[in-house]
Amino acid sequence: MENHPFSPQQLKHCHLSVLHTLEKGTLIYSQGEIAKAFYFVQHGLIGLYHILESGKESLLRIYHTNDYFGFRTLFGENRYHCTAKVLVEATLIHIQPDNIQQFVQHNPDVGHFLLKTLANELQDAEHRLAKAAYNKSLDKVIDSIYFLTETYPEYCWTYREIAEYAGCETETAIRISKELKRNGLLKNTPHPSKLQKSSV
Amino acid sequence: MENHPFSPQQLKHCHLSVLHTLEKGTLIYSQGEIAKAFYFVQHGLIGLYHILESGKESLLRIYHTNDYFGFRTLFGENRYHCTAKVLVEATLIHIQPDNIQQFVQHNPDVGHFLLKTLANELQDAEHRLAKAAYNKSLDKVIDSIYFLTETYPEYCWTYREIAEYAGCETETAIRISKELKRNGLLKNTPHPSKLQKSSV
DNA sequence: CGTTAGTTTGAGGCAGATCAACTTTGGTGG
DNA sequence: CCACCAAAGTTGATCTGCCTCAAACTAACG
Repeated sequence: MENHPFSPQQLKHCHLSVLHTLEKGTLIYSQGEIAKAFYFVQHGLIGLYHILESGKESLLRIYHTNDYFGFRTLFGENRYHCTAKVLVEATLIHIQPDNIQQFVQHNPDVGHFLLKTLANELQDAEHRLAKAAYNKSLDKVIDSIYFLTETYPEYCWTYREIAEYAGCETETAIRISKELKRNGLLKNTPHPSKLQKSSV
Repeated sequence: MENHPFSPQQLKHCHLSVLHTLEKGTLIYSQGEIAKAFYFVQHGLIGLYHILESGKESLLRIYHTNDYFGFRTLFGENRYHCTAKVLVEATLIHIQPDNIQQFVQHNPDVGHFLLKTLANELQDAEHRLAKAAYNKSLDKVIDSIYFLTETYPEYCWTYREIAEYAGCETETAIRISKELKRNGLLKNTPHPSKLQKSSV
């Protein structure tokens, strides 16, 4: 998130490799796989999904240029609890630490940065958890559209993705958006997937 | 969580103070306060709540003997996003690092342990988030009762707390529990707050 | 013994899931 | 360039889980 104080090239005690121009839909890793490495986004857009036994997918996090992701697993359980998927053609750097303890000690800035990122992600997740329990879909869809289109305006979010991020069904996201447009709270656009927020 | 590899007394570059026998209901810190310190539980039980604008409270995390809590804030945003409340009379150690960077560098074991804890908490939160979106209250209440009574059997969880953890209304938690008892999936106990899981 | 907090049960209503059908868009291959 | 297909969008009609409100009961406590 934000300006990163370093690039992967500066990292010590790890092996780097580049994954060039991965096309939309490519799976970087899958939920349940044993974690051996984490990633840096040179360009493109990555979505992290969590899939329930029922098959329902939640869109939990999104990463773009200059973000690191997939490192949570290195410090906790050694299996990814999310599936990482390419949303926009991306080039990633695959970072495989020789030894995690050592890696963190020899890259203190990175360690601190990842820790900070983790802390903020936890705050976000728990805030969304509280909202999921007690807020209506209206609130959640508004929040989601706002967040997704403001933070990642380079991408045309589908209603399916908005719903998966908000935690409701696609039809619900569509109906609510339609209602918002009627009230002028959402710009009415000819192409449905090219949503633009106006206010809030 | 689990066996902690060290006690607060071993910590360097910080100031320790003991909070003796805090009684049930005491607020350790409140959501929105600026974070200056974190805590270690010598004994007792602490609940972390997140409160929405609407006033609805979610029970997000619970800590007991030998757990550290309240440290997320030191690494991310500098305000607590939860309110910490005493559930069972507790004695805590208040740990105030002189300087966080320095603190982590001079207590690498602790740093790594907190990192690991944070990583696991994020996994848990995101799994709950996915469930919150797509599972029925039945599943969520069963999960919650199981988790709460198995992990913290020393405490008689109220239906209100079970509901706040599950993310539903108290009435719903009660009705579901009643149904579970009828089906023999939950031990039928005279005193409602002394729930005991039998199977699953 | 009144007050407060949690429990319990009932009735009513609605948000949103579910199911189904049809349209639109975009991409691929012949 | 057109035919075809997959994926997303759209809309309508149910159906139901559970929230909401209300009221009464029990237990603990100063």
